[in-house]
Amino acid sequence: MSTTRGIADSADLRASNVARALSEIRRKGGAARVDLVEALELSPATVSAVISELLEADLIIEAPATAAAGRGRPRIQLSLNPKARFVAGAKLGDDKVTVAILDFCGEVLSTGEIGTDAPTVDASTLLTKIDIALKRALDGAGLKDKDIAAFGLGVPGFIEIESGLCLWSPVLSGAPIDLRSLLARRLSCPIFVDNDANLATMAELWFGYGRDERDFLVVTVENGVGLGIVLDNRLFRGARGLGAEFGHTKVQIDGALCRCGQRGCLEAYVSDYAIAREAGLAVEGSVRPDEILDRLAEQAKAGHDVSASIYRRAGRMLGLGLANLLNIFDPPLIVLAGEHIQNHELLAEEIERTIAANSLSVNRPAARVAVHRWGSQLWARGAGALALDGLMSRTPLDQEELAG
Amino acid sequence: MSTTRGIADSADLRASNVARALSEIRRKGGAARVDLVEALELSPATVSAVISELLEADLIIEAPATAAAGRGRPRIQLSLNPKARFVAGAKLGDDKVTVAILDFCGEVLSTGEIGTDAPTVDASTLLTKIDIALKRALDGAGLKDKDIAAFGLGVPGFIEIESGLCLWSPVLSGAPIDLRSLLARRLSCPIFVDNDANLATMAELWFGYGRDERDFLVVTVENGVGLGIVLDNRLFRGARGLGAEFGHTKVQIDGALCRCGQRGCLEAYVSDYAIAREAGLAVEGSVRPDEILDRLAEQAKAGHDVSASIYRRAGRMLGLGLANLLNIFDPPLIVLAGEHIQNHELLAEEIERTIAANSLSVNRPAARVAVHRWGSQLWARGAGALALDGLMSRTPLDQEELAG
DNA sequence: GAGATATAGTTCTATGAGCGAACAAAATGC
DNA sequence: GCATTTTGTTCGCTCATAGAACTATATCTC
Repeated sequence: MSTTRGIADSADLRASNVARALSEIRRKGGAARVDLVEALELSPATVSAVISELLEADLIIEAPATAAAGRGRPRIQLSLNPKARFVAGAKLGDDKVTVAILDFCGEVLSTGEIGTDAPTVDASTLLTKIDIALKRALDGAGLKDKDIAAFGLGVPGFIEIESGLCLWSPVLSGAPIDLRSLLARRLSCPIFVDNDANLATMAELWFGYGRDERDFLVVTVENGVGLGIVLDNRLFRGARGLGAEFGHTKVQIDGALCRCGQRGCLEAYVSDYAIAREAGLAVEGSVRPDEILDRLAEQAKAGHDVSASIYRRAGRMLGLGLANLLNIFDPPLIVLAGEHIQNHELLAEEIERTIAANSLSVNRPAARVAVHRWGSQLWARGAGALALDGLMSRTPLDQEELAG
Repeated sequence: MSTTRGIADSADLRASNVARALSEIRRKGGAARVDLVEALELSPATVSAVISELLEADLIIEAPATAAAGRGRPRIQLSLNPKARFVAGAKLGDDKVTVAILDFCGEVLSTGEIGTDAPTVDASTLLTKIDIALKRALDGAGLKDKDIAAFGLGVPGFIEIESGLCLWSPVLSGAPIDLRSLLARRLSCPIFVDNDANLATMAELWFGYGRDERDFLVVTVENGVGLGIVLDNRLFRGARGLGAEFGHTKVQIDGALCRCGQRGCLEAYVSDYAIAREAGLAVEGSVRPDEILDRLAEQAKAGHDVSASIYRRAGRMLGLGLANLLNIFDPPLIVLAGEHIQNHELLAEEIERTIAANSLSVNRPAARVAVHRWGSQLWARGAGALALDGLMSRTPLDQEELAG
């Protein structure tokens, strides 16, 4: 085992600088060569060489002469070439599979969806569903299988990143399943599989708050509660390659029963199913399960106290969990993401209060808590970001290495 | 701001390889050139050059011909030159200042101590006390001020690593105090200041479990509860350069009052002062404060149920906190460190039970929980490790850069 | 409008890092 | 005593970076 994944060879050095340049252009949404000289701490000569390689490979393009700001030769703006590569991202949700096709800039070109018709799916059904959704998305974008340079898949549950193995998932039966090998039967491009919380995090890193912050946390609240950790602009996936299991950290000793079988898990208070579980007592009449959350929110907003108390408790527990994260990581930002976070205003006050009462903050601004509503298409975009990240991060010019 | 702290220059490349070689020799406690070829993934030619620079600088020495193992030319064992540098480490504890002098290998040559005679000290007193303890330690080792190549100081509380600023400490009055500048008046070598939990972590990284694990956590239990996080062989100090405030993560909503003013902090259940607080009700007769913990432990071991229940609750809360850490970081190892961890057997069973009941573990061995008893000299050694780390980590050959 | 000035980017050359290959060193095996 | 094996060094090549001189392209000034 090597001490630290380092740069040894001088060819690695160039590859690393090419990757850094590409990454910087992406993060800033475009940059001139001078900007890179500054940002990467390289000489103009080197940047020139690095950029000409990227131009040669058609990964970036020169902008057609920007309006000159001041004196001197105007800077030539460089930006990613959107048509350089296309990737696909898929998200396996509770009731459907969504696939998105992204261009090299991360713009969504098209999406495709199909319902799963059952609470859990098995491996072969999953493959079929992905196949259908992918076909729809490809048709929408006017692309073929072979145009896809990388594929990202997000699944809730425990995923071993290195191997692409799903150890357990609430929506997959028959685990452990080797998802990477499964997909490799269908696609010949590199395949990246990850926990869904990490998708959201990757998307924030690429398209959202991550462009401004080098360290932040993403907490996803859906049927499960997930955590993505970004340290030094990189996604941290737990010491042993599993994601962080924030949803099962305990906020109450011997507390509410969680679907994992333990008690007092954060998830057992704030996830969609936990709220729906309590909602049964608050919502009048027999309501379809997928409507119950909406009705509950309605009632709470209208001032119905029992309904509001459900959100208050959830907000309090989530706030406590967040306060604990703040104490451990001290990040400048936490992003809350999820579909039902639309009802965030019902939680917000209690979250804020609980954080304030339970986190230490010495001599520095308190962490910002931002809220991001996430629909299934955004999840799929996150999966695409995962694929793009895989393509760009290490050796953007020699992608043959990745394949297989 | 640069994208990632990377290697740009080819001179950086050499510096990095020199540092990597030195670090590998240290971690393995000695290595031959072939070993480094393997471990660092460099060519024999490069290793040869790198090692000759280190030999030239007298930082390492060649062992006088080891017993040949098999056929072929016997490998020349390389090891750190203990006399290459000397560093000092100081720990400010509850009631005393301890200083240790370490050689380049991290061996303790001598120590010096002096009591602080008061619950808190101010800046100038601290400087005086350190001065006295340092003088004693230097005398013991037969060294002078100018022989010290780096100084590490550990203080409980909130320390801003980059600046060396103490924002708050339970044992220092008059915060914020610029500890680095303060010490710079006395010593002209590079000075590193850190949270005491990070000292313990650094020491584990250098002398303890860190030699075998690239990822682990250290939880220190004393008057405060601290956390050190090692990811990829490096100490992580929180996104904003403060240590992790594990002691103030909440294990009980609206729980026991903590000296930070909040409620339900882990520290309020398991720290020495929390146990002593409850011990007042369990220990008969009026007992001197520093004896109360010993008496309590005695009674608990003898089967006194009220005493035992104090430890049971502490163990339970600590277990819950540890389970949360396991869920978030998924490390293969957690080290518990502290002076009164000597009573660990009173906590162990409850800790183990609570961890088992509250952490998720899928398809992999459960994390090991190891216990390390830490006296004040070990703390000081940790501070020395901090200084050594500062000397070696970046550019071991050009240490002029660090000074000032 | 022409030259001065300022900024961006390129080209050329020197330095130096790492690698591969040939080589030297130092042991064991037969 | 010579082949074999393993370790470490030296030499020549390639390639990446930096610095400096240079080119390109704008605005400013008079």
